[in-house]
Amino acid sequence: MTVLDLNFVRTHSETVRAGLAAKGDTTSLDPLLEVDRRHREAITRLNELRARRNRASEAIGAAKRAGKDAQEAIAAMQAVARDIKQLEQEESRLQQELQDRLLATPNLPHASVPRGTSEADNVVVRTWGEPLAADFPLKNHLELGEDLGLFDFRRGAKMSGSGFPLYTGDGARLERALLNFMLDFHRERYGFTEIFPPFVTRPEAMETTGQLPKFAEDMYYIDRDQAYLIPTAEVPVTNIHRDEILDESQLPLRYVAYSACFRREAGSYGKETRGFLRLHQFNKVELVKFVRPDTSYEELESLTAQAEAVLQALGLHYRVVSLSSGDLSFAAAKCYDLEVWAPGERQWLEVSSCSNFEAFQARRGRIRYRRAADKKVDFVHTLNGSGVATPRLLVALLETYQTPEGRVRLPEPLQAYMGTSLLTPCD
RNA sequence: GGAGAGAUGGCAGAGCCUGGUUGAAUGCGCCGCACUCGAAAUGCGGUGUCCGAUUUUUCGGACCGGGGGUUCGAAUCCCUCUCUCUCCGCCA
Repeated sequence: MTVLDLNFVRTHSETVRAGLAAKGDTTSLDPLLEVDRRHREAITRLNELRARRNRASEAIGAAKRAGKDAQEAIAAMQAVARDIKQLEQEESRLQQELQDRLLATPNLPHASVPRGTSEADNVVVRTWGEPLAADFPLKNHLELGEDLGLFDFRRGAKMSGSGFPLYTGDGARLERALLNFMLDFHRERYGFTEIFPPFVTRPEAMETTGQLPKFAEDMYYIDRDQAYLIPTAEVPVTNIHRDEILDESQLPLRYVAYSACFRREAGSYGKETRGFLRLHQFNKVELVKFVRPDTSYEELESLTAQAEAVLQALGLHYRVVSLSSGDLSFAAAKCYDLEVWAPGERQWLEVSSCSNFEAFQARRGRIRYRRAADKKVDFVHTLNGSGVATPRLLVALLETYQTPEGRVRLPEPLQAYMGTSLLTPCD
């Protein structure tokens, strides 16, 4: 029901105010508190009336069973029933307004998140590997893809519009190899349970993870079925346990899922629109965890390390960035971005975001667990991170492993999946 | 796409026709206690979630798939949505 814990918001309103401010939100709190106050007032009055009605109805029932006439009592209660109906309408209106405001309120940043207002305040926490030092002119992924016949943006756009990539030949195989490699990697090495989710979900599922109500315009929507194309596997996988009470012994649950991801990327034209850097459809392997609240920050560190391990296994130079409070996404309490170095593009490319949502998503989706110690029910914490997204990974891979002859040498883990160690022009 | 049946607590399963201590029988499961060297079996007791008020305690309210309606009163009657199952059709 609630997004932030309403009780917490009431009793620690100044803490919440400061947290929202750190995320750049200074206007949500006061109206929220006011609606909450009025809503509680209405509930109290309503409960009093209902209690009266319940007692009277019980008496009427008893009288009727005893064969007595109850007309007088019934007539008296008609007025009360009218009042209740009216008050119920007011209560549900306030409840709706409260709900709307809560759903539109972002999560609060964790204490360890660097304070700031934008991307510029993000902090690089570590860097792995070295940038490629080549003694020959480096090509970018578009030139390499063209030479090796890996993809065909022109024909992809012909049938589907720009931003819908068409992979061809070794490009198609390499894409599939990367996905298979990453799925196997997380399953075998870290014991993630593999999931193959639906790529279409209902609005409620989008509400759980926080895409709705605020980001409807970023998604593809099928009007006829009132369904959304998923922007990430996070949505269906997190919703696996929506409206469930898990047992503590089941936690942590760790899932790895492949999905295609669909994003409108409205308003981002003119920026990073070349090639694979920003797409309407791309492939991603996603990691999702459901954990005990007291372990979620350890799990965030391990989640990040697990995503990094993919890049390490592929021998790619990357860095880990801790997002500042101002750059944090709507639902996240803390987030690390993984950025891989693309030597041909000469820039860092974001291939993963590893986030702890704490109880934010769990509240929205009522994902709970029963504690072993006291048998009480509490919200789980959810986390997810890309493990990782392929288009930019492919860019970094091609550009990093290019040879002076314009071919691409494959890192060891991919060779078994591709059945070769070298990509060469097809003709 | 067409026709029909159904959705009840952790699970199974009554109640719905004939609205009135039914938050809900019964069984299983689970927890505690007794018995036992221990276990099983047996006996006794307990065992939902959410919200509000008060807060060491307690009181009140809501919830029988979701939403709405009828009524003094709905798990029970009416409408609607979603989902599940069966049959027919279609189909990778």
